[in-house]
Amino acid sequence: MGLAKTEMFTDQQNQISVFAKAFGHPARVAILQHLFKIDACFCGDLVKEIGLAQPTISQHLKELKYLGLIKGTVEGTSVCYCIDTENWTEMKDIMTEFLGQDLLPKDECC
Amino acid sequence: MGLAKTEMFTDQQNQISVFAKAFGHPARVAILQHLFKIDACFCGDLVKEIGLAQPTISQHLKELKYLGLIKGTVEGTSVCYCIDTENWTEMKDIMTEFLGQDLLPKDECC
DNA sequence: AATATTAATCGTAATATTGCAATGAATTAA
DNA sequence: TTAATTCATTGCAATATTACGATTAATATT
Repeated sequence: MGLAKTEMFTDQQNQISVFAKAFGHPARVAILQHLFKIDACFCGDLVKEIGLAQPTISQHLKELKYLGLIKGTVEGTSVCYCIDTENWTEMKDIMTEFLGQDLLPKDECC
Repeated sequence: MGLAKTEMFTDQQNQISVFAKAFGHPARVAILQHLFKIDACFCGDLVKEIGLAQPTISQHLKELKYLGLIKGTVEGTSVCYCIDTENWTEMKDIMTEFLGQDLLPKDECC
């Protein structure tokens, strides 16, 4: 069906998967890393930096913005993008908890 | 095209996106959480626990196994699945580094 | 006003993902 | 041997994702 049956899962499980999906494309990983490095950035800069077409970058930015991981402010004809640190921290906590599940000592069960 | 242009990105960026994609479906999140909780588990248990059809669970298990996050051992007619702790830790380090990028103090740039 | 710049949106093609019924393979139980 | 159990695989339908050319919208510059 191509459609996840989200109603079968907990809010936490769905939330983890939604954030993870945001990182599920190398272009979005690259965008986020660049925003961390540069601290503020225009769409055109990312087009040059990454090498994908402008509509493609714009689409990836839209997704990241929709999830709240970045925010964009209009500056003349440009839009300045940067990390939304508050939401990033919140997301990080959720993901870190998932990744840090205790590994039981007798893990070599099979 | 529906196809990521992986050659434009670093190995690290691609690696992050591949792991993230594994967590990009709530069923796989649920499977991993259950394996952490139960420590060892048969496919049939997960079918009951999660509620998706057996072929669907089997497919998700296959992906997680392909990435090395879990391993499965045949036990009679069953297959016992569990977390591959070594690879999990390796993945965790990669993801944690990405998530933990330093947030510069003057973050409210826009 | 006319033009340039920047980025979003639309439309579309190609590919990937999700889900399951049906089937198959391997082992165990009777 | 036959039947039952467990899981993988196949094949298919529905939907999602990725990418980009063309266009549009908004502002800035001349």
